[in-house]
Order: sequence, then structure tokens, then C-alpha cells
Amino acid sequence: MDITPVTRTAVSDVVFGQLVAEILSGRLAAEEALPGERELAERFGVNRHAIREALKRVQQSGLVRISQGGKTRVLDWRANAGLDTLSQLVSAGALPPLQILRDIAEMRRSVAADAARLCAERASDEQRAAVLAAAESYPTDSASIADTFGPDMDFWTAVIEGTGNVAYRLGLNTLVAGFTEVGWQTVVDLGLGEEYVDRDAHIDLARLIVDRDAAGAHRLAEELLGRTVARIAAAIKE
Amino acid sequence: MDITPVTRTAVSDVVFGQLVAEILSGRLAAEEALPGERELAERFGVNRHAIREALKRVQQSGLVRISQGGKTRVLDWRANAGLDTLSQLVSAGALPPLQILRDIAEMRRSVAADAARLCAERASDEQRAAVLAAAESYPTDSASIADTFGPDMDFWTAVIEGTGNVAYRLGLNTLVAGFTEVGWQTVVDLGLGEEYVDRDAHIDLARLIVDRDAAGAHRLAEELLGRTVARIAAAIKE
DNA sequence: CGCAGCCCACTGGTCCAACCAGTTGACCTG
DNA sequence: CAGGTCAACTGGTTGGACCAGTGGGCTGCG
Repeated sequence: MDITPVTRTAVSDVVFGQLVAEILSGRLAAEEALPGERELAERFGVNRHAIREALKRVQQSGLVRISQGGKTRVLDWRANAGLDTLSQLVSAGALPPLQILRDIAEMRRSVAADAARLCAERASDEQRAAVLAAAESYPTDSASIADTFGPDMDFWTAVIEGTGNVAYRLGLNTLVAGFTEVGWQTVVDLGLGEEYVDRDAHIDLARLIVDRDAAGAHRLAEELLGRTVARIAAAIKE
Repeated sequence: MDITPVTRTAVSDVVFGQLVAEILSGRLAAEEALPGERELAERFGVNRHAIREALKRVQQSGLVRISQGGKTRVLDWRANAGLDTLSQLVSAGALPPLQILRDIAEMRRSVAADAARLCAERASDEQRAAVLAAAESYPTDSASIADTFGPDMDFWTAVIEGTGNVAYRLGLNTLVAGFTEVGWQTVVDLGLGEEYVDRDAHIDLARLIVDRDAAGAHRLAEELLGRTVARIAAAIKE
């Protein structure tokens, strides 16, 4: 027997999801006017308040412009949406999952590589020790990719924590959210993520950081994360 | 006479802002329970619906966990908030503006440098031409920093557009939003942003991109944006 | 006396209905 | 025909009622 916890979804969440999908997929073009709240409420078969809760969130995402008295209009999401919208792009089916995966991997590479450098440069002794400890928590060889996800998160979180850069910290959260949305089932299927299992490389990287070898840490991190980028790029080409 | 357009702020926006500020500033600690919606409505002096609209957005920002029947609890924003929360950090006064500025500048450096590389590698002819055109639109010498903001945005937008990386595109939006929130008054006051005015360097960079010199473009972009990072770092030290 | 189990008070979720407040354009007036 | 007026939209706000989970206190059985 396979039990999954029931997921009770709030109506406003459903409305939000559908509106976002309409916009990101381009079915609602930029500058186009949305139906009025009352009409949306009728069409969705829900109360107007639910529509408003959803609409406010769509606005927060930078996807529409709401103005009292006037109509609510769609914005060009590429020019106005924030990085947090990344994860919605997947579920909206606006872009092929593999492309989003590649984009995430590329951003991760440059951000994490720089983080490794900064961490080596200015992290405290405790923070650098934490990085090494996280690296050593990596499972040995035979572990499956799924089992490596946790330790990998811990490792990079420790590195980024060592930089003291909030933007990197929050950016990591967003990228992980986007990645999760794509689902690492895709990752497993494609045989991506060899890098994850490379325990030794992570320990080497941690040592470089502990030794304050900023340049070396930067180089190794870039190489390490570049592997994933290359794999995805290869998968796309097929 | 100095006329500023009146800004009519929705009550739910005010509530949202205050709640976010309470959380980001740490006055509401993680795992702490928020007052009930009915009590919040009474304390803010607004209707419960307004509270709910705000609360839903706070949830979307990853700052609270809402559960029907149970109480709404605060989350650890460093571990759960997305990059879009960056701009709120400023207005909430959770962190010194200069630190946020530094963090943004650092992230911009690594992202934009990588974007320059990728753009040189794989942008179409039209896209690379657009980059060059944007660079040439830079004002000459005597322009003030404020006047350079527009052209600078255009230039980097063109570069990132050339990479075809959505994550970079959306990330740029978020970083700019955060930067704007800090207010470039701070930037001007500190005499930061010499880089902005360096028209020649941008044209050189554009040429490297047009010539598909990925490594060269990466190096120059990193140097160019690194100037800002260094300036801010120096300002912080004082 | 101890504890299982019920029950109610409290949480958030949804709905209905009304009214306020800007925006817009059709229409009427001079 | 130019101008101003006003009514019919738009979103913004309020009140109140009720549904639906949660959790702790109380009750009553063993």
C-alpha cells in the first residue's frame, strides 16, 4: 500500500497557478487586458476575494500591472519578472525543462564558483571548518544521486554561508526551488549529475577553501559544476 | 514648485510591508507564531480580507508557513526566502544598505562576467550587433552617473539576452530591483560607479563579444564590474 | 489515580453582498 | 464642434456569516 499525504490546495492557489501559466506560456500577451475580477470570479467559479488574493500575487511576481479604476494588464515577464518566477516557468510549460535546467546549472556554476573564491578569502575559521565537515559528510561511492542531494545542499550552503553574501544565499534558495520544480527525476533519467557523486573533488575543494587558496577554489568549483553544465548541454543537443 | 505624483498605497500593501519588515528585521523570530488573522485585522485597523491578501504574499515570499487550523508561523528567511526578497531587505532595514549593495555588486559581477562569456560563445549575429550598438549608445565623458544608468541597463540587457539564459534574464531584473531600492543616491554620494562612465571599456567589451572572444570578454567584464565591488568594499571599511 | 477519547474553542478558508474610489468614454450642452 | 458632465465600468474595502481543519482541555471510564 502506497500512501501519499492528501494535498489540499487553496482555491486562490489554483487561480494563481492558472493565471501565471496563461501569462508565462504567452497565451496572454503583454499589454493585453485581463477580464475584470468579477468576471474572473464567475468564470473560475470562485469568490472574488480568491481572485484578488491570486491577482495580488501575480502582481508581486511582476507579471501584471494593476491600477484602480483601470483594467489589469499583462506585463512582459522577461523584462519584469523576478528570479523567483523561474520555478513557475517549469510548471507553466513555458520553456522546455532541459533548457531551464541548463540555465539553472549555468547560473549555479558562476555563482557557486565565485562563492568558493569569496569563502576562501574571507570566511571565518569556523565557517571554513564547517565547509570541510560538510564535504566529509558526502556518501562514499556507491550512493545513488538522490541520496547525495542532501549532503550536496549542505556543502554549498556552508560555502555560501562563508561568503556572508545574502544575495548568494537567497539566490541559492531560488535556484534550488526551480531545480526541485523540474524534478530530479529528469536528472536521474538523463544520467546527469556525475559531479554529485564525486566525493573526493568536494573534499579537495573544501581543503582549498580551508587553505585560503581563493584562485584554486574558484578554478576547481568552476570545473566541478561545469561538468553538469556540459552534460545538460550534451543532452539538449540530442 | 515641486510636484510629485500622489502615491495611493493599498492597505494590503502596507500590511504586507510591515509584516515583512517585522520578520526580516528579526523582531519576529523564526518558528514564532503570528497573531491570528482576526487579531491582526483589529490591530492594523483594517478588514480581515486585506490581512489575508498580505499574508498570502508573505507566504509566497517564503517568510511564513500557513496551515489551516493551525497557527501561521514565521520561517527562517535566510533558508527559505527567494532572491526577490532582496529588495525588501533594504526597506526593512534588516541589513546595512552598503552590505546589500556589495552583495548585489558581487553577484552582478559573477553573473554578468559569465554572461559576457556565454554571449560571445553563442549569441546570434544580430544579438552581438545589438550589444555593440548598446555600447556605442553610452554617453561620452562628461555625463553624470544618473544619465548612464539607462544605457548601462540596455547594454547588459543586450548581453544577457545574447546568452539565451532565462535565469540570468530574470536574475538581472531582481538585482536591478534591489539596487533601485537602495537608491542610487547612495551610489552617487559615495562616488561609486566610476565603471559606469567608462564608455571605452564597454565598447572594447562589445568588440570582444562580437569577435567571439569568450575568454577575453569574460576577463574584461569581470575586471570592469570588479571595480564597483572594490569601491564598495573600500567604502565599507571606512 | 491515570489515561484514552471526546468535544469545543480557536485557527485559517470561502463565500455573499454591499459600498467606496478612481478611470474612461459616451453623451449632452453651449 | 468643443467642452464639460455623468454614468458605467474598473479595482479597493468593508462587514458578516459560515465551513473546515487543529489542538488542548475536560470528562469519564478502567
